Amino acid sequence: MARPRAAAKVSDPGQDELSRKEELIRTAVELFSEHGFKGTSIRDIARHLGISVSNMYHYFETKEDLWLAIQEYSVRWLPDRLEAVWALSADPLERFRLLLRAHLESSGTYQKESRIFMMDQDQISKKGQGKSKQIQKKVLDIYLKHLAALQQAGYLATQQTKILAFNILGVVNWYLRWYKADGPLPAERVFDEIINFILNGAINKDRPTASKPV
Amino acid sequence: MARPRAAAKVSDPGQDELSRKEELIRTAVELFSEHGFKGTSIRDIARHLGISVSNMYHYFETKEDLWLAIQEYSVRWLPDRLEAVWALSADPLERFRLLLRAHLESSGTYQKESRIFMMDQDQISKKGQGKSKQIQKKVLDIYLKHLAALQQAGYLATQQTKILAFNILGVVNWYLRWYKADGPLPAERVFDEIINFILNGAINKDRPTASKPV
DNA sequence: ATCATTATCGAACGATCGATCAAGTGAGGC
DNA sequence: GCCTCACTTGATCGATCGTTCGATAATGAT
Repeated sequence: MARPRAAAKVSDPGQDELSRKEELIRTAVELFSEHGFKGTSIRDIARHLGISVSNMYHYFETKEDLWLAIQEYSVRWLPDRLEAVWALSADPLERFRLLLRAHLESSGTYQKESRIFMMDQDQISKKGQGKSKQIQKKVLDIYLKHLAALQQAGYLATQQTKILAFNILGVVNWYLRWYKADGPLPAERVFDEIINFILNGAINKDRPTASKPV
Repeated sequence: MARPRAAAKVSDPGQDELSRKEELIRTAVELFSEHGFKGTSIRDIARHLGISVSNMYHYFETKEDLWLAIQEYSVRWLPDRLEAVWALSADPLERFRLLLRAHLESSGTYQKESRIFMMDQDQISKKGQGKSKQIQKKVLDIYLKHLAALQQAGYLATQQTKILAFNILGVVNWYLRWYKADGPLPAERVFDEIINFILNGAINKDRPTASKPV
């Protein structure tokens, strides 16, 4: 029995035009982000959608392909998006501020997806695992590039740019865990708080070789 | 066949006095921290130790009991240890510095164990899951208490102490992920870097209601 | 109306999971 | 020597895992 048009959800007779493939991905994101890859069976996914397990295999060859499809439309583009920030400004500090905001906004848009790919354990087979690590490595390199520019301009409070990068990424990535969209503060205010914390932590208060005052 | 005395590892005929129970815990920590709870089967653990699966059930009633035993000797004491810092100093800033160092040292001592219990997904049954969340909640409350004291003394750069607490915990917890003991810097130097970053990020540069100058 | 194509299902496969059981083994006390 | 008890094993259980298969129902083009 192929369904007439699309979803035809019980509670939404309107223009809910989600394809099965999209429904599968959406449900998988929900369950993967909550119980992990190994903790979510394809039977769980199928049950939540009210379809059969074999139906899923009509859209994805394996369970891992479903995982990779999620990665494909979400976090895969993060490095490119962050890389593009570099050209937006010539001032290292302002440029870095844009990087942080772009990172927070991108991660926030795909919060659950990002959380999935930050589960560090190699629950996935070699292919998916390598891809995740590769993306994280690219993001780290982008941060190191920005920090090197900041250091050269005398902005940084420390010489250990690698540790600094890890600290910053810790703040940015941790935000994916605790942030709830229904909180009291709008996302923009939260972003400002996080960015100010990071900049205060990284930037030298009294820049010795200052090239641009506040 | 009960083994003669203790481990009697092939490569270590010395005083290697690890009990089976300790061996099981040690191996479980290694595998859990690498592949997660669901990603590690009791057969994996038994195979790594060269024993039978049923042998493990002589020391632990269930797989989850093994997980809880790890929690019992490692992260379970973290809240108490951090709570004890409060009495060590009356100065909010110095006290907070001690808190950060105690947290980093405690987590670092049980790095792999701490990583296990930070895997946020509820891979575990209700009991273990609740315990982990409960510990994390306690730690958060301790930080909020310190931050409230800092705020009252005019030290803080922001009013949003909850977001600030999340940011700080992000840095501290993230360190468990990237730190390798065989790095170029000694642990103490790494701690200093992290603590300075956090303090710079949290503390107001020009305290308005200052009660204690640098 | 016909027919190829797409979408969907129930049943089943072999593998692995956590857990159980009855049976053995050896060390130490008597 | 014997008995007890802690330790260890291989075989096995039922459940669940990811995956496959053959059949069937609906769709769209002609």
